[in-house]
Amino acid sequence: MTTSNATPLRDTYRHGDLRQALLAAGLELARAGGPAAVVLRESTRQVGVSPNAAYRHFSDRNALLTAVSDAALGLAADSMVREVEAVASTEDPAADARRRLRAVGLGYLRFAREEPGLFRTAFSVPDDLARSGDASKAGVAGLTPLQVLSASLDELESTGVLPPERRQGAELLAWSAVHGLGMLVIDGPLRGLTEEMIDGATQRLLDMVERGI
Amino acid sequence: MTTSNATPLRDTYRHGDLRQALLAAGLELARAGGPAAVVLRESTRQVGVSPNAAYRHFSDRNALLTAVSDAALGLAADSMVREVEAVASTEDPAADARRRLRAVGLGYLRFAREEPGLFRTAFSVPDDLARSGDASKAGVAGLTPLQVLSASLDELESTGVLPPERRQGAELLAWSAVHGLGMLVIDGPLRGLTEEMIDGATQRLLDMVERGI
DNA sequence: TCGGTGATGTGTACACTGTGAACAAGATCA
DNA sequence: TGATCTTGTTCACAGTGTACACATCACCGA
Repeated sequence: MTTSNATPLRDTYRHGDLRQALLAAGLELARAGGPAAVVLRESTRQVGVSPNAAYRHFSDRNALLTAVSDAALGLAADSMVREVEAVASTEDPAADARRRLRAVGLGYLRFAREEPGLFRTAFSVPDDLARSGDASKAGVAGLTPLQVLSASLDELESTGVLPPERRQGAELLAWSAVHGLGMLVIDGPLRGLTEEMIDGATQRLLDMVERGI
Repeated sequence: MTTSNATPLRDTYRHGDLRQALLAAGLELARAGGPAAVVLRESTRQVGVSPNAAYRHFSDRNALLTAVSDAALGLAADSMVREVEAVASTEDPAADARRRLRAVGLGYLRFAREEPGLFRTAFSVPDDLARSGDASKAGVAGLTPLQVLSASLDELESTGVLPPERRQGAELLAWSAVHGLGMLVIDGPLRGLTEEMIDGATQRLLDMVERGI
């Protein structure tokens, strides 16, 4: 039984769970400095292991970055789920569904604003639809951001708010709007806006989505 | 009179217009590989100059990247302007204004799809509203992307399509939606969609903006 | 119990990057 | 013409990703 030592100095030759430790270190680097900051050697340094040890668990720096990016997506999903769960159900399922869709967007944008480094990292690795449901990108609830959004849109359809002919591809519209705002706010031209302005913009954007979806 | 030599081998000690040459080289690198590909040493190599010569014109690699990013924004503006100018005026100014706003979005998205490397580079450098009108970010028409969009929204308002109380901050909504789609399409989860699907998504997105702005 | 073996971490090495400091070449101007 | 300022070069160094050979050790079958 290896006494798990938090300090960089290990007493055992084997680390125990190096992969996980490197991922955690990479995640912290990403949190602080975005994708460019997740540097392989620094991760190993923080874990207290030689640089090349990383190659036993990640083929590449890029593989590490991808793992960090996936983890960040999971955290984004968590933020969305938290916001959705904060919406109390009433006896008006249609209004609830609307509120929950807004909550999905709010959770996404909250994550972008509270964790810009992770947000940028989450979208720094090329992805595609086929892999967007991959479990490695899921949060604690087991859902990826896309799945959280899709579930919300399903509810919107089943409560009759969203006509079936508009359901298909609706993710795309909602996601684009919210993602764009997130990007523009954290390092695009919309940076430096006050909290109030961003909040206002967020509400207007969600109005637009609700009306235009 | 220096015979301008296109080959890396110069015969004069001075280059003539090194800053511009480095910028052009950087732009090509960005075109091919995005922001990460604009590496200082490679730019100097292509120009046929020693690595440190770059420091006479750019304080930093980041300064070079910023210049490249600004140039890319200018090209984006050009793409938008081209699309707008392709819209012929009719005797229905309101309908024209609508079509031109769509054209602005189309030009933006066309640029994202045709020049993904430049598009990513354009938004890889933190910016803010105060600097979004900077002339260094303007295209040949002298307008920055934000200014092209604003002009289009002004027209929409003056033709009565957009109620004045909705004019303020409308840039933000339109830009967010279109920017988000661009990002998601070139390396987000929406990558790998067919041309038709992207075209369809683009139209639906522009519908949403038009309705929800 | 013990030696073999495969997995995991280490050491050495190399190419490449950004960048500082001293130096060189040549334009410019008194 | 000679001093000076600008622009490019050379040398140097730290930091990065990564290949390759080696060391250590957990585990497993004899």
